This record gives sequence, structure tokens and C-alpha cells, in this order.
Amino acid sequence: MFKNMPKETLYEFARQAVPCVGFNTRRATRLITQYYDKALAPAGLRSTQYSLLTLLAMMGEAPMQEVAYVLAMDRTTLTRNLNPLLRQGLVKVTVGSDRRARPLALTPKGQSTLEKALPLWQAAQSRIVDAIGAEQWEAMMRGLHQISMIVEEDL
Amino acid sequence: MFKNMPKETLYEFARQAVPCVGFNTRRATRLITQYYDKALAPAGLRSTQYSLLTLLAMMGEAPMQEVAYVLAMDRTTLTRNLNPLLRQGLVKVTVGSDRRARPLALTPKGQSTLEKALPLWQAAQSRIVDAIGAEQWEAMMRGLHQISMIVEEDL
DNA sequence: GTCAAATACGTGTATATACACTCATTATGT
DNA sequence: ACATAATGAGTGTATATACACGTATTTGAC
Repeated sequence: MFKNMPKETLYEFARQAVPCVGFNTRRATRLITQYYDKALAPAGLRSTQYSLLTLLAMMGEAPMQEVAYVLAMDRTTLTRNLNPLLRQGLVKVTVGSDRRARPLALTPKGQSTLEKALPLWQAAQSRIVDAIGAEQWEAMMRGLHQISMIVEEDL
Repeated sequence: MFKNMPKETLYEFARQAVPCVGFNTRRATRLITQYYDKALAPAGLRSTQYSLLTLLAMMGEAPMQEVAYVLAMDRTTLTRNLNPLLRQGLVKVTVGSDRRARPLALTPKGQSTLEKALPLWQAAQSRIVDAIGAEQWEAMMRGLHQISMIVEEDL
């Protein structure tokens, strides 16, 4: 019975059973995403939605192509991810001088939602970074970027 | 225009724009999953499916509850993830002495599919681990497990 | 200037993910 | 033994993800 096992032992079992980079990152990402989802729920945002709003706030008005590229996300996935944000009126899609492009931008409501979410995110983020330490977190980021670059060569 | 940027610069921009643990792990996981998906395609498996088959092979006949727990995956997600594997006849669902439980087990076809996939996975895995080094990979695993334990306290 | 190539985007389909709710079966307190 | 709680699992719904394919617009070669 795994449920009586300490988490550390369970993780070790899973890692031994499936010693795959992809499996272990996906597994951790499931947990981490749930954690931020829960933290951001009072603002009515999911993890992905918070990330997207934040990126749009930083990028300003930008065509979908560019946004998807920075997200390392399929263009069509971005289209779907926008739907809940459009329905809630947090993001607006306009048309630029190039009438093919669809520049995205935050609405005032999107801006205020983001401001409401910021302290929630900050608390969740700090809880992790404070626990593992900034150096450890920086090292993890470097590792994830390193792996990302390796795998992108094969896509 | 981000497309002319070196990847390293792009990643750094994304990390600065959205300095969130969840965002950065999700972003990397998207790329890594695509990479393994591509590598495993000749065996007709997606990354998640390969992981699940491997875990079932290691666990032997086990009730869904247990499998989901080891995967750190919602029980109902496991139900859905089984569908393509059941349709392809790679996994079978039986009924045990406790008629509520649904013990899962690989079929012979599931076993042979896994054997076909193994060298494909090994090649993809080695490409990453050889590039970053075993120590770096071990450190990443420890970091992911550490973060997983922290966030699980809040779920 | 015209027409093919390139570009920006959306849709159909399939898998991956989780929550709320429901159903069937087993365990338990009296 | 029986009523109730606890347990194991499935479904409805919504979001997240990517590929194959199609549409509209712009670029560029001539």
C-alpha cells in the first residue's frame, strides 16, 4: 500500500519505475499546476491563464504568433487558451495594419484581475522559493532551459 | 521579432516576464513531452502512454487507485488515459475479489509494444542525459521532488 | 500587374488533465 | 442483521495541448 509510504519513498519508487525525464517533469508539473490553480482560484484564474495574462501585460500588444513563440506553445493551443479569457472579457483581440494578424491586449478588466491575482501568486511562489532557496531555484531554471534547448533541436 | 533571437535570450525573456515556478516548468514540460512524443511515434505511443505502460509493467496487476497515486495523477484522469490503451488492446481491466476495484495489467500486445518502444525511449533519454550529465540530471530530479513535496502539503 | 508562395490564423479531432457528481460495493457500529 | 459510512470507480463538463487541414491576406518573382 503506497498511501502509507512517506512521499520521498513514493517519489523514489516512481522515479526508479519510470526513469524518464519526460515522465518526471510531467509528474511534478501536474502537482505544481494544481498548487498554483488552488492559490489563484480566489482571483478566478487558472495557472495557465495567469501566465498568459502576465505575459500579455509584459509584451504589450503583440500578434498571436509572437506570443505563442515566447510561450513555446503551439499557435492553435494559444487560440483555445484565449477562449475563457475572451469570454470573461480579460483580453481583447484586435486587427492590425496586417489584417491577417490578431494583436492581443489586456482589457482594463484583465489588468485589474491581474492585480488582484498578483499577491496570491506571490504568496504561492514565495512558499516554494523560500523553501528551496533562490540558488536552488535558479539552478532548476538553468537546468530546465538547458533541457529545453536540447529537445528543441529535435523538434 | 523573437524568432531571430537565440533561444537562450528568448528563454531569459520569458523567465523575466513570467518568473513563475509553474509557468517555467509547464513551458519546459510542453517541449519535453513533444520531444518524447516524436521519439516514440514509431511505436505508436505518446509520452503519457509510454509512461503508463512502463509503470504497469513494473507494478504488475494493481488497482487503479494505487496506480493513480504513484502517478500523482487524478484518479479520473487515469480512467481517461486508459481509453486509447484499452482500444489498442495494450492494457486489460479485470475485476478482483473486491468487485469495486479494477486491477490493471498489460496484455501480451502491451508487453511487445513496450519492448518495441524501449530503444526509442532509450535513445531520446540518452540524448538528454548525455548532454547535461548524470549529476545535473540527478540534481534536477531532487529539485523536482523537493518542490513536489512542498506543493503537496497545500493540496 | 498577376499569380504562386509565404504568412497569420481558425477548426476538427484526439489526448491529457482535474473537479463535481453519481453509482456500486464493502466495511462497520449497534 | 441492518442501516450508514467509507471506498473504488465512472461520467459530465471545462480547460490544456498539439497535429492535420483549411481560409484569408500579404509578399515577391516575373
